[in-house]
Amino acid sequence: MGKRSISIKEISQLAGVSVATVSRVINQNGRYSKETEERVLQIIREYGYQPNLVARGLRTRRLQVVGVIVPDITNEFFARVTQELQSNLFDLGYSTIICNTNEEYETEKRYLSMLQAQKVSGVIYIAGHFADGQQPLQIPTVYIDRKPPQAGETAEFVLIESANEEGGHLATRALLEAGCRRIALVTYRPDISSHGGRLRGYRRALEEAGLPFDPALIAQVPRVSMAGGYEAAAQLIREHPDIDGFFCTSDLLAYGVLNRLLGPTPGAQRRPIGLVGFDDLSFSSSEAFSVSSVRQSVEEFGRLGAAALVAMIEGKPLERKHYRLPVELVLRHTIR
Amino acid sequence: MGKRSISIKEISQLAGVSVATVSRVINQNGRYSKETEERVLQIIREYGYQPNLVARGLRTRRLQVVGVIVPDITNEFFARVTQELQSNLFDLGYSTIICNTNEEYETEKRYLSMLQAQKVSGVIYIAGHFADGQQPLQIPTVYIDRKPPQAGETAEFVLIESANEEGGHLATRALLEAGCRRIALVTYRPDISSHGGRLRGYRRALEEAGLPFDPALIAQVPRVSMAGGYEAAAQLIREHPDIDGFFCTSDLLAYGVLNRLLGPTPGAQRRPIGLVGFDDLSFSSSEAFSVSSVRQSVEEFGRLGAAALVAMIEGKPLERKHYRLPVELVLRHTIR
DNA sequence: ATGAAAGCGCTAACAA
DNA sequence: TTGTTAGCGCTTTCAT
Repeated sequence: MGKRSISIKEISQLAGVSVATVSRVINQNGRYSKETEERVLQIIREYGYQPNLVARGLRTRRLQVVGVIVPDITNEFFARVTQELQSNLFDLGYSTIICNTNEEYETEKRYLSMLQAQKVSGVIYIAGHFADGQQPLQIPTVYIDRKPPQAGETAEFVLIESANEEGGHLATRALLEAGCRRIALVTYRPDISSHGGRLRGYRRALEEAGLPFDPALIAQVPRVSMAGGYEAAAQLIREHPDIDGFFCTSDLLAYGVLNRLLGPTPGAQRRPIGLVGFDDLSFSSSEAFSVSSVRQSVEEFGRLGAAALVAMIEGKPLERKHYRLPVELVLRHTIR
Repeated sequence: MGKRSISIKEISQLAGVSVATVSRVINQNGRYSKETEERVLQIIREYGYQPNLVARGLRTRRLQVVGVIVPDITNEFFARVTQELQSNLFDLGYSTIICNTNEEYETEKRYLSMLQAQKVSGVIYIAGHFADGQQPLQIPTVYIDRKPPQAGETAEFVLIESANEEGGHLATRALLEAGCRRIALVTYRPDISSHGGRLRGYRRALEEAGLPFDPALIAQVPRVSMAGGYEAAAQLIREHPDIDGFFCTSDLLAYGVLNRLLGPTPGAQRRPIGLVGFDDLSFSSSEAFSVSSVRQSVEEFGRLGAAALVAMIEGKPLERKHYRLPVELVLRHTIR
């Protein structure tokens, strides 16, 4: 026990060949005979040899590790994307350092610098913030969900996002078809591409229905959370009692709005109100919430993101540099 | 741009000292004059030097990286523990490779072997599975939430868990005090220490109340999820219509049970039923769910876990090897 | 098909 | 206080 694992040098001695040859068979570089290959492989199995990834990383100047920057791992949507990415990357031979920024730009910067020192091979941004003046990374990068403003200056990158505008359009149309006429929008930051896209879809649906776009009905929460949705709904209802529908650019916000709707209604009588969210989190299909929602393809985010990053790292040609994945409206208890 | 970052050697040339001196300054090893220190530091700042962690790791045989094994990052409880750990570890100078095992033992083994090859300095198990025959790790290890059966054979380890039995006791007593007499238990695997402890607390509370412990009222779900809780509740109610309370060893299960209770009740009339969960996830305080729950101290898990692991890694004395953290019952809408 | 040797960037003896 | 030097384990020319 306890003995640190065997090295390539010891294997070479055991097999009576040079370290170079051992390295070649490990990396399947050809240039060795069938017999030596078997002899070496046999010893590797016997001693349970594991290549030292750190040494390899020092030599090749890149670790088989990638960083994933995520704003809030306790948000089920991000957790699911992260999980898919990590599992796909692992299957492709890479391990993943997950960095939870808590939506704080300072933290993001610190993690980025750590990842650089760690010589990771690439990074994936899930819904990054990209504050101004950010130094574009010099390593392969995949952006998921949010488009970076400065993208284009960066060396090489891929963007994967959902058809957000279409999603916002679908959601708003569902509310309109359910009879809503004064539809509020609860969102995070419309300057962020994903939320902005959903806002555009909302606006387009209203226009197509011949309804006015009223900026007073847009609430912007400081943070994507149930509490944020709750507060936004409370204020909107107070100031605009004629509101008869809510489109939320995240299910978490929709849950908060619903909690407000389910809460006490002092004074005026409760009228039916429509509600549609985004992301189709697992609670949306629960009896307790049962909210209609626009589903994004988390599995595709993970699969494509991992594949694209590894392709860039390994210098293989990219199929595409920009993916816009279809979304799907899941109808549940829209009016409540 | 694009130029790979400067090395210790180039700094030494710029500063007119040897690489050893630069290394000493970087690692604050003393043994250098105030002037050289300033000169070196100045150049480091000027060129934005970052030490190559891979090279350092090769030399010191340990990377400043730790692995965290977690069964399901989309479970909010685990996500929160993971987040706390990662943030504390980062502040202590370590980065974190999060490994999501999906509760699969095979996956856990593959990750473990990767972490070993990666030369991580330590690992933290959040709710690990520890199948039989598992090779005890030869690096510092912290177990959180679940006690490994073979612990003790391992080199050095720390266990951090909640006062699970007390939690189960508190929860069950709350149901008893609310008037429940036929209380079912919905749990995951009682052979896992955390769930087993909660079961013991449940049993003890029943005995203290002079009520029989009926194994037929124990449902074991194959996976911690809302769906699992839903199914368990459906079956329990079908087979034991006299059940008037549920204690669930996880809030996710409690949400599932509640969804069943909120669903259609064919035939018999709905009677009031008690419900208490565990973990106090964020949805428990929502209007839609409002479930009473036993809160564990996620922040303490993160703080103590990170501190203990780093202490072991750096060879510092440990305060304790076993923490049993207090829990707190949060009363909400217990009867529904 | 195989080997010798250089070197990735850093730390830590050992010397001075 | 400072420098010289020998590796850490691996990959990769360049010979043979």
